[in-house]
Amino acid sequence: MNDKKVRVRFAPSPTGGLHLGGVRTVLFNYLFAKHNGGDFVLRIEDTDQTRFVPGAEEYIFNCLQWCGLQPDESAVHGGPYAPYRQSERKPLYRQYAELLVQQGHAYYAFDTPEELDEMRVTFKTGENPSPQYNHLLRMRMRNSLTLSEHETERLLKQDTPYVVRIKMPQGEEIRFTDMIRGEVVFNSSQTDDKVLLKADGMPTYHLAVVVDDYLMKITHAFRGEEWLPSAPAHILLWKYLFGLENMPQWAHLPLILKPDGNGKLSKRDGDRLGFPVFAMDWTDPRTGERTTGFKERGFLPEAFINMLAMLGWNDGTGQEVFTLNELVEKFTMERVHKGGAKFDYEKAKWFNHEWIKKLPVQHYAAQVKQLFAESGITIKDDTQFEKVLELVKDRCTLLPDFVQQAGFFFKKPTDFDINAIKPKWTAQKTIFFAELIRAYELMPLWQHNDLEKELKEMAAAHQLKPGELMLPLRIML
RNA sequence: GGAGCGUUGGUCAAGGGGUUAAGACACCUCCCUUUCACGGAGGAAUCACGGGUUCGAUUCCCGUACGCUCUACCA
Repeated sequence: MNDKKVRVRFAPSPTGGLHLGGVRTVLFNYLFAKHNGGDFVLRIEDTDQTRFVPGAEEYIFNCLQWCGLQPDESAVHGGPYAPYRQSERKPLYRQYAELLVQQGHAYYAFDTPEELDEMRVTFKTGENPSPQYNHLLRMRMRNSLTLSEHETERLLKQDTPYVVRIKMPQGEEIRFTDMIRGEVVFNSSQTDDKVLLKADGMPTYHLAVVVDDYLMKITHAFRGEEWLPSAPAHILLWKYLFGLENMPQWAHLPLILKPDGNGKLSKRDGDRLGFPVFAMDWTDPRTGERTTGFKERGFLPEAFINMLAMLGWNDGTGQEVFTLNELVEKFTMERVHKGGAKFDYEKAKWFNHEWIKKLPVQHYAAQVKQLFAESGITIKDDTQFEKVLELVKDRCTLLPDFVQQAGFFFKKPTDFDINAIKPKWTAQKTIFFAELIRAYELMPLWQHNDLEKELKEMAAAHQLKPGELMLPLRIML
């Protein structure tokens, strides 16, 4: 089992923007796989047709690409276990559901949505506000356990809508070892008879995840902590269908929490507090509502990934700035925290600042140039442009900051009211400024001969101090 | 309500039976700077609570509190 090639997967539903937490789940999957020389699979879990959002799948690919977390196998890359879209795998699942029924581990349920609602209200008490379809109630519902064999046959033949539910055993201890949390124990009576196969013939997540993890030879399954309560059902499915010895090793990742208060970070928190939550811009095709992402906000992917990695993991040395390769090299599940971490936007920006300083400006010059263009400043000389970016990068936290910090250099004299600023200059400042533009050959940007002449004269009249070249720049900006 | 999971400064966190309990972000003070930033030097601030075990618990055990997640024909 240990000699098997490591294979992990990220399995999002294409329902909208890709959330911070989702990207971190991808990251940890990716880091673990690459650290162990394994494969990272992207599987699309589009089994809920009612929630399907066109464009969301492509959007997810784009996000992963921007982050530099390329899957080895996916619906677009292809791979030996295709298809990677669950809707295209639909015919695969039914046989497993039927097998479970034959084994007596599952049953057909004919209850209509209305009947289920009714059950939930009639059995609702103060003690039990949310009654479950479980060992206590299943014998009072309409299913192949309560109906005669003949009646069940008849219903099936008449194409009566039905679902297949798992028959959770009573009082059985279900335990497994979570790579992050250690041994976790559940009593099987606590878990409800989850629907495995829906009335439309699509599997639910619970069936699809174990079938596909098996078929795709997944060795390690990492997902958010919110899945922990349904793990017992998945373990049982593994036991009934494919054998526990083939089951992947689980790790339930801690949640990313909202900065204020408690609870899972949501898109809503970002809107409310003024920071992005999605990796990239997402436009809801239904409402047309646009939500800005980290990318468009001016984050570098290196910083975004770095920041996410430090939310729930560290290497124990105090190092905080890591390249993707360093993360791959150092990442281990053992050092992932159990507790959730509150998202801190200020710290996220700090990471970006570090990466802007660390990376050569060539890495992001094109993107900054685009930002300049958007604010009406056209860059003609790229070499000079990069020189200027180099001068001001220490002052920039987000990419758009460059426009504010360096836009000055590229404004035409007509846009730039030199007379409004001049009175504030001392002779000393002017000198330094003159020296600065000479040193960096920035004067041509201005195309302003009078100014140049004036500055040169003033500079000549005083002694220059080349060591303090940055002074006038700081004054001007 | 039930089940599961969690709990080191405001936040991210290292550590782990005996330490001055790292470091980072944020905050405050000072320096630098005729603005704003950047940078530099300092500062304040923490082991949820109660019992054990122990010579000694932040660290190990048990409770309690609090928080979170789940409790859909959503994932």
